[in-house]
Amino acid sequence: MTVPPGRRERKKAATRQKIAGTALRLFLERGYDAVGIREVAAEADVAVTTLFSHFASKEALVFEQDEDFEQRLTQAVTGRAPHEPLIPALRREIQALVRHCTADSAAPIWRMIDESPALRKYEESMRLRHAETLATAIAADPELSQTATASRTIARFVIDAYSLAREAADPEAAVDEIFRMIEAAWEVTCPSRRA
Amino acid sequence: MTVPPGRRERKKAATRQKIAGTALRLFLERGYDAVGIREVAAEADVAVTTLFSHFASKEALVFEQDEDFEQRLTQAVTGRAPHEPLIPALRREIQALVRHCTADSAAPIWRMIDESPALRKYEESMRLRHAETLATAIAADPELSQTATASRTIARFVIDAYSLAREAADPEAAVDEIFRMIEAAWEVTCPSRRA
DNA sequence: ACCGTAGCACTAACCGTTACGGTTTTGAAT
DNA sequence: ATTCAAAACCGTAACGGTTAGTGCTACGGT
Repeated sequence: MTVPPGRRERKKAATRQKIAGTALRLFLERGYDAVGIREVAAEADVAVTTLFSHFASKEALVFEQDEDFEQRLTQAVTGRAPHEPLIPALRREIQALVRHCTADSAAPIWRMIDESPALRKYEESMRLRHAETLATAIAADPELSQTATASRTIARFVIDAYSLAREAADPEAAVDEIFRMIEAAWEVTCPSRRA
Repeated sequence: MTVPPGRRERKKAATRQKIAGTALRLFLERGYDAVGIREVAAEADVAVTTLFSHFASKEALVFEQDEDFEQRLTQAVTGRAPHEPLIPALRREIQALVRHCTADSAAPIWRMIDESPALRKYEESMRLRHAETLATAIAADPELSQTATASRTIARFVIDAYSLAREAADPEAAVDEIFRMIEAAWEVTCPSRRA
């Protein structure tokens, strides 16, 4: 499966990247709402239908790497050291993600997102999807036998932490503050005392 | 301002109700996606532009009473008995809201919402708006001097409780389970010991 | 009785998105 | 090498939500 990636897949990935790159450039230059799909397609030299075969919507052009985000989260759960407690592992990952998207280089993009209702809405439902994925990963961990509701709840809280910290004046401090609350919430649900 | 509502305002409210009622009826009869805006407008005997002067979007037709929801939440905070603790008051209100929208009579509407991605997305960003309103109410309460981050966090958690409980197998039990977690998270943030 | 405002109407467009039908490229099987 | 099916791509036309733009009418305050 991860053998030599054939020419086809490389070309496809190249097209995808070309589209996403062109779109982001145009959006940042002239504003998300001011640039139409037909224009992005023309500039990237592909047909409109091709664009939509790579991206499900206009908004998706902006959140090209959202699957990375999702994978890093589940990885933080499934790939942590044996017997390492869940919450600190998640805290570390969220801290890293928050740092990443509050970096100066990312500022213009997030400003664009915050200014467009369509993009905000898209990001919101994206987060919910991520929370659901994270909940599944938590529920699947045999070390912590949680109820379905508790798993989903903690997952939501963690995603909330990301979202709130990103908007806070001091993002890193906010992560710490919110995770103290999550830690407390988590301990209530722990049936056994595992140090 | 709340004196005799003039004829004009009554007519406006009547038009609004007629549009919303017609829309909901058509949506439930034939499916949200299968009914177009032009059709709703024709059936309600108004122009398309009139419809959009009463409702900001097609989705808003379905969530006609979302401001009630918002007000009940803030009321639960600002209108509670003096010295009554915050979290139990919110728990009661959420419990009532969940009961209300998991009632049999509301089932067809929520089934329609769950089946339509557009409506789901709309509800999600509505919830975020409600969380923000609730956060403001919590932050404004002089009895509980919280940080901005803590207020917003608790508000999100409470809205999460509503959303998760509504989808749970046993909604009422889910509210209790999640609010035990919220209570723990809340206590971490309380600077003073108030009973 | 008069005026400003607000609700409403109609047309025509804009824009994201999709259906459709056709062409080229690619990887594999003969 | 040749052949073939799948998959990527193309271009057009349409559909449906949404928004000007332009008026008209009726209400409520003066």
